[in-house]
Amino acid sequence: VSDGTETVRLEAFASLQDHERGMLEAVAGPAIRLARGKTLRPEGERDPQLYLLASGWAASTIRSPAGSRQLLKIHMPGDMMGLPSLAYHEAVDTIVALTPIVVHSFPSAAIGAMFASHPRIAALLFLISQEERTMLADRVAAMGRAGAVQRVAALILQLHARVMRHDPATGDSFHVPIRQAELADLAGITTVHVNRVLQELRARELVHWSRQTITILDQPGLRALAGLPERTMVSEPDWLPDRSAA
Amino acid sequence: VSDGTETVRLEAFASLQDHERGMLEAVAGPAIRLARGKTLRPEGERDPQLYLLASGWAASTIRSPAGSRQLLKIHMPGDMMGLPSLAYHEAVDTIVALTPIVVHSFPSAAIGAMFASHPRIAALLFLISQEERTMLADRVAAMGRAGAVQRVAALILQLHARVMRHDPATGDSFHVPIRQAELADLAGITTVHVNRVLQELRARELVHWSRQTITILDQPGLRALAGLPERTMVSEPDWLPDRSAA
DNA sequence: CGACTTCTTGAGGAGACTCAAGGGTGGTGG
DNA sequence: CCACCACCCTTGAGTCTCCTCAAGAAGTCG
Repeated sequence: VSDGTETVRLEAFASLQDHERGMLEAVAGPAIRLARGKTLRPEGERDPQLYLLASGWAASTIRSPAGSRQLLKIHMPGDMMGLPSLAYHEAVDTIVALTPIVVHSFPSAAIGAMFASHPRIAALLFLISQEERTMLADRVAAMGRAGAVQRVAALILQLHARVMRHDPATGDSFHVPIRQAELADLAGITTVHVNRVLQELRARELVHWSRQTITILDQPGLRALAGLPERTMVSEPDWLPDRSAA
Repeated sequence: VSDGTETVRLEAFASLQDHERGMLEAVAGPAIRLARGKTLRPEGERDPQLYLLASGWAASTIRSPAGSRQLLKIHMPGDMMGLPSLAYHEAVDTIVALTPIVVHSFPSAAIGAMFASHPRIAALLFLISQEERTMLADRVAAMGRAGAVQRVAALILQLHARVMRHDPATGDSFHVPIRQAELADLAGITTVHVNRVLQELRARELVHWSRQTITILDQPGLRALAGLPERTMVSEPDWLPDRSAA
């Protein structure tokens, strides 16, 4: 993978060995560049591929029964994109660029080979998938019962946490290349209503969202409002296959 | 695992070899029996375990920010339960019995060992996780934009599909041990409203839900209403690690 | 045959939606 | 350097879905 400084997201759970990282780089395809707003691959495409986001932000979206789009996940550099579609013949989600992006594709066959030859990476990929499922579960819970203000509060906190994962020095004010229309599709409300919700969060002195810059004014208050569960991720589970395994 | 006739859900993707099945049976714990309504393990429990549901129906639930419960998934015999919690120190979801159930626990360490020694099973587990993530994604999309009637219609079709997976001979009328309160927590609406929605579906001659028996009256009409995407699952991907791998 | 759970019905209210128009902001080209 | 245009954000008014609260009917189990 071209950019040596990039952090592959697998390291969220356990850092990679040199030979493991080398294996990932060996199977990665050439860099693909995409302008903001462009679709990397549409929902329904046959024989979907896997992608690693090298730089920029992207999003996975899915079409809702009503026809509008639902944003499932924001992808940041180092994220693997397209894992869920591995279980299907057609791509499950559409991947669009939120900023100009650079991605590398992976052949599905490489994943199979990886399960045989690099069980530790496979297990880490597996754990990441469990984490993503959990984040979706939280979204389902929030969308089922929580009001729009709570949902948006939760999304802002989750964005903050994810941005901090990439840059631990992030303070209470940070940039996100997300427009209100996208926040709306993320929260499952209309753009118009998102706007009113943001104004309410501002009036309650919890968050200030302006020009793609989020400023968290009262983190405890925001947490209390969002009501997100506190969980601690396993970092390097002792049951992972041995690091030295070839 | 005690009951020889049970179908392990992994076979949804590719049938298991004898030695693979033997490995699963070897690490399974003793049978645990639970009465209807009892909690197998609560959300937040430390060092969560993995479980295989041998018989009966169960559900994974999560507490929503508003305090009410959200039903994430209905588990049927052969399902692995608790996979998402592997990525955390605390259990992510509560598992409750919808009927009297029998479960077997699995130590987490066995999963790690399995990635090293049985890559094919590991890859199948991985695929199942992707499928579950996709189902949650569909739920998010439905909850974000679809009305209550559509959501319930979609849930009924999904239940039908899953019951058919266990018993392909299932017709348009089938039994589900689910009360309206549970359907409400599944759809993210109130019990009162579920009742009215079911009446509407009945009035429109689409479905009849009575006494835990669902009768689909007009499947095409129901599908049109629900607007679920049509997807085909990979059955035995050619990129899976070799079946003969030890 | 009771006691409990589950389902059903009604009336009133709140949150979010739709439709529609106006105001900013940044980018591009003259 | 300014003018224009496209995109994004903001505001208002009216409507509808779904919720809340509350009570009563039916079903289920010992």
